[in-house]
Amino acid sequence: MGPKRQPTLDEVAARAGVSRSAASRVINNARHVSQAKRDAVERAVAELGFVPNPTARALATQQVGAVVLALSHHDPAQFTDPFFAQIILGVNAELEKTDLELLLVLANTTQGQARLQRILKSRRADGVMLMALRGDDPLAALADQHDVPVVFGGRPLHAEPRWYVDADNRGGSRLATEHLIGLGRRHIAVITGQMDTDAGASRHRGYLDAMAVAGLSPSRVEHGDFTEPSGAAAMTRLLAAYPEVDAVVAGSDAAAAGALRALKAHGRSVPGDVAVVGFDDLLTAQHTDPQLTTVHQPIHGLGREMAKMLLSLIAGEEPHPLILPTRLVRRASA
Amino acid sequence: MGPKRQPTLDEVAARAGVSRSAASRVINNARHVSQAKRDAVERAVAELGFVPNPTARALATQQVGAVVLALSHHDPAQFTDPFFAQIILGVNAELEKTDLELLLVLANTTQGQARLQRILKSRRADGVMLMALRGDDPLAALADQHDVPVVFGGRPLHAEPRWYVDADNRGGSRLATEHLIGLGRRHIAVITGQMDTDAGASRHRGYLDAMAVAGLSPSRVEHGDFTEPSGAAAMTRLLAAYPEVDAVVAGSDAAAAGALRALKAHGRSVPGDVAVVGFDDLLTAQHTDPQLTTVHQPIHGLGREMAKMLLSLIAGEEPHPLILPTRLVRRASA
DNA sequence: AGGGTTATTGGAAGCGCTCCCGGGCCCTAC
DNA sequence: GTAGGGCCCGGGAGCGCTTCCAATAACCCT
Repeated sequence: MGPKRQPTLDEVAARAGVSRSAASRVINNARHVSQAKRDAVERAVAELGFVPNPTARALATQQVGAVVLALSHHDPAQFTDPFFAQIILGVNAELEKTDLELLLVLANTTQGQARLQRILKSRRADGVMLMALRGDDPLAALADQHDVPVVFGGRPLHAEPRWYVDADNRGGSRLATEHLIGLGRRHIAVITGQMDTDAGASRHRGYLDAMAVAGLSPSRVEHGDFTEPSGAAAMTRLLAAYPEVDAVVAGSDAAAAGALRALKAHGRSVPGDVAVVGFDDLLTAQHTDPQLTTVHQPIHGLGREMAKMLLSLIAGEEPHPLILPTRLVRRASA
Repeated sequence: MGPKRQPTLDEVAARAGVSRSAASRVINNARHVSQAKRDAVERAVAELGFVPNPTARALATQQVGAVVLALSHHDPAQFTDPFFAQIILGVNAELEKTDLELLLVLANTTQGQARLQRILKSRRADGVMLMALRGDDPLAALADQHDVPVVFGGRPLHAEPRWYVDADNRGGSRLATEHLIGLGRRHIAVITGQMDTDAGASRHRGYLDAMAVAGLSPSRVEHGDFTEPSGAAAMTRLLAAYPEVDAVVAGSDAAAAGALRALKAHGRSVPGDVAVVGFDDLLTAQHTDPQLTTVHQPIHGLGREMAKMLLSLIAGEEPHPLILPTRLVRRASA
């Protein structure tokens, strides 16, 4: 094992022959220190390998130096979706510019939610990013209960939080549907994501928008939960109940992949018999056969913007909610 | 916003009419407190909604109440692999039983590594779990540099850390290869994962083991990096350089999926022309066409065991390194 | 030259908690 | 009756840092 004990600021000060206050000013890069003392302290810091103790600093400044990313997913399988990995990557990218640490809280269980509450209540973090809320999520009220900035990733179903960043789900889904209509498809079904989710509901609404504008009656809706198996199951139900289906807009790439699988199992060709569009534009959309036409949403950017927004809140600014654009990516499946 | 300031232990003590020491004893559930005072304090705690300040506690006890999970992956795409999500899930499951928080550090960039160093040096965490080391990873020496317990997930390439948990990569890969041999395949190629990784190298070695035992000469090796595209590319090279190939053992499920894709593109049937086995047994192994025969490794368990081991280290015990068993899961691709 | 800024400095008071210690107290054993 | 040995209990000294403050020192202007 290495050094048993880290040097303290007092030791640095002693070695540099200055007061602790002066040493503190130097390491915080504050004013009112002569160049001579500054040099002396910096030398001592280097010689001793001093690193300020964040705990002590946190206690004194009332700033923890950490933020939490709370993910309120439905089940383990969902967390496994690369979507979350991308979010984490985005958040991390932004946080790397600062010296805030990232606390990860999986708030899907009651236990996890309690933990999040505790963290906020005891001010163990300077801010929170909250993702993927279910409609009834008790966490939605979090923002008001504690004196800690909270930014939402995606909106909760029945609330408009003060600060959030979201993708243009409705617009993207509308784009996708319009594309199918433009292709001449008329029996366009939809496989939704979880409808107790704003993303799920909004994407469905986007589909309805496009159908209404085109004067088509919404054909058929099957509910899924964004996952591959749910997409496959929904597609199977769809084929049974609505065999003339010639296009489907899925709530996610995973669901679309599931639909592809089910279509193949039933001997329908894609896009020949049935055109399919996904949503997300994950890497996996390029690994399906055929490659997936899908709605691109900037997931990494979503994570980044959440972090940015939180940082600016912590800095005392007043950022505005943000809706990131989505766009259609044309590939082979539609 | 909610309550501006949390009550302190002093206020609790005052309200309960006891000394701060007594109040502290109560909330720490320590001895030497009369039932009367205990009740009084507990009432005050409830009324005030007191939650002890972890920062102050950490400063006093020299225990932070947090551990870090550091992921040293190669690139963003790799982090996106559900493998990591599973690890996180496993770690989290174990941590949920305690009141330790999870600090997530993406240590793939120089910046991330520096951050990890800083965290350790300033004792911002009580322990570290370190995953997925490249061969040359400077982080491998971490364990010796600081007075903080470190457990490795997977072994670094040229070192045997004091504490680690790993899957039986070599054994699993051998199993897979033996299975192919048992199927009567004789032109068995391998698509490796990153060879500067113990997992990559060990899986390759397992393949060699099986080939040697069967008296077969290792046919052909193409190097990949565990990812889907790398698997597809490797398979394409393989088909060109070694057209008689009738089986391939891939370094991961993703690579196997890529191989499947390439095979299909070249008009080879699976498993008819070429049998394919993967490694990992992710959910996605069931979503390929055909479903993937693969080596199951308990990823979630790996995360759990890492956390367990770290907890026991923190508790001052001396756990032993752990190698988790792998097993072959037979599906359609081989 | 004198009054008024403005820089620098170290002392000391916290931040909110833990935990050692010594003083009461009561009970038991001799 | 009294010396020990538990239990309770509160005082107080930290944990390592920031930051306010009062005291000097240096400097500017007219």
